[in-house]
Amino acid sequence: MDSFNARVYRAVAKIPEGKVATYGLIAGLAGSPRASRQVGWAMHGSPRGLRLPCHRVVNRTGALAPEGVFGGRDVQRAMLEAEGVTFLGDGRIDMRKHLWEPDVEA
DNA sequence: GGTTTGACCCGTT
DNA sequence: CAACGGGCCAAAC
Repeated sequence: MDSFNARVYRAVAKIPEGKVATYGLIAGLAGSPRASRQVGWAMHGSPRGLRLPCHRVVNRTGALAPEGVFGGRDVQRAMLEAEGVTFLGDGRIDMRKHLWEPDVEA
C-alpha cells in the first residue's frame, strides 16, 4: 500500500488519545501539506475494518466535520471529550492544548 | 487518459 | 465579523 491515502491512515492511527490533528497536518505527514482535502476524502473511503480515530482529525479552525459524517457533530464531540479533549464554548476544539505535535514520530 | 469531485486552507470582498 | 472565491493535490468515474 504505497497510496497516499494509505499513509494518511497510518498517520491518523498515530494520533494519541486526548489530542487532535488537522487535515493539513496529516497531509504533511503523508507527504503533501497541501493535500488536506485528500485526507478527508481518504477517510471517507477508508476501510470499515480499520478503527481510524477520524474523530480526532479536524480542520484548521478546530471545527468538527459536517453532520452526516460521524452521525452528528455532537457524537464526534462526545468521543473527543471522552478521550480528554476539551472544547470551547463555540463547539470548537481547544487546539491550543490538544493540537498533536508529531516531533519524533516513529 | 481527461474530467469531476472532495470530511480543506488562505486571502479577499 | 461573515460570506465568497480561488488554489492545491490526489483518487474515483
